[in-house]
Amino acid sequence: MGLRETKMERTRQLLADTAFELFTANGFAATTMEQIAAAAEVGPRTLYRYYATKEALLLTFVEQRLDEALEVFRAQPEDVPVPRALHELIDYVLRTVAESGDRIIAVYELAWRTPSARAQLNDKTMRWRGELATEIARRMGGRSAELAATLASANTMTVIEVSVRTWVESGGRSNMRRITHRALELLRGSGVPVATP
Amino acid sequence: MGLRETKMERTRQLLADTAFELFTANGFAATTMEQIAAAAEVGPRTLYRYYATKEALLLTFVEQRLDEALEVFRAQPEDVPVPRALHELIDYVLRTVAESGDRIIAVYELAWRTPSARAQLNDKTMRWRGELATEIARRMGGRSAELAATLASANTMTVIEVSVRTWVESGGRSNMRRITHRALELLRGSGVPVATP
DNA sequence: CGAGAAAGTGGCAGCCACTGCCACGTGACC
DNA sequence: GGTCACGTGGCAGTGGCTGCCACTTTCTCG
Repeated sequence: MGLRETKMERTRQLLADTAFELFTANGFAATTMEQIAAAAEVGPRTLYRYYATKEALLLTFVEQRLDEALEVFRAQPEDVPVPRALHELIDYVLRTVAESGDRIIAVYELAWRTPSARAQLNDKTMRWRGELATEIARRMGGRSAELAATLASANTMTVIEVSVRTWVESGGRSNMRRITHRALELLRGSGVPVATP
Repeated sequence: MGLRETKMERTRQLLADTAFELFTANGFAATTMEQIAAAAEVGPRTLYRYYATKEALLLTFVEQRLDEALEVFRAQPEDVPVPRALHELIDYVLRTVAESGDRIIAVYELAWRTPSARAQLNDKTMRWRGELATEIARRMGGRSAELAATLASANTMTVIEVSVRTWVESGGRSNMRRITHRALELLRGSGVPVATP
């Protein structure tokens, strides 16, 4: 990696961290892009080259964790069965979320309070779910697996979502894994009602 | 309903319709709020009182259909079992989507192409899913039902989403219900992989 | 190693979504 | 029919975001 790339990576990180501090201190809406740029000692125009929107600046942290989790899934050997690989994925997410602690909580709370940020978070979530679905489909093999894969990834995402949400709402004090286990049991057994004519 | 309310309702509809025509004719980004206001013969300030954001102007059509569907679910007698009520809900959505035809297709295609609109659509979808979940939980009774209800509503929404998406992508020519049936069969049987340690 | 190519930075002008404020006019209610 | 409430719309202003262009820094290749 050249000097150029290294510097840019550092700037990128610095911008996100600076923004995060200003957001938590003054609120998302009350913080202007100009302020963030000034605090990080770059021109506003440069800030926009790193992060296309203000929301991206807040959500990049969550996005990185999500992408890592997908990478963990992809890294599973091909002979690992899908349910096992999914478990590994969920496990990774819960672990990193717990480790990130306060920052995750702060980001989520800011995002949920801010319509535009929440919308972009949901959008990222949905896209991520789609990527996971194609990955599951590939492992399951065959065209006809696409539908099952979509449903599987939706379930997985919902399990993660509900676990993280209750955890964040408890301020990081509740046991995230208890919810996850109960949810997975419901899905494995027939505890979830399905539309029937 | 007084004259005042009637007029406002008409204006509200007129604004959405006018906006829709301009969006399809010139594209979402290329249409300004000022243009919409002018075409509908109201002041820009008034337009903003009816629709807080430009995206809302595009998505109000979808949102109305979604709200109606939720109303259909709520209208089911209390003794109707949840799976049956869910089926009624899905059925209503598929029916109205098919009836709305071109307009639904146009709205979806515009929204998917436009990051901000797609994000707000996803956000609305997620919120709607939450409302459905609390409604299901209420019918299932008991606090412990909340988790199962969340998973059930997520499944329901996914089934709807995937059906509508493939339908829209085929330009309204494919059979929406075939996908729906296959998805529900997968969910009823154990065709969907679930995370297992 | 040095010159030219390639790529990142930042300032300026400008568009447009969106808001607060206030004056005006139109339906509502007694 | 008067007054009161409320919807309308104009104006000024903020701030997110972009295109353009000149400047600087890093890379690359002879």
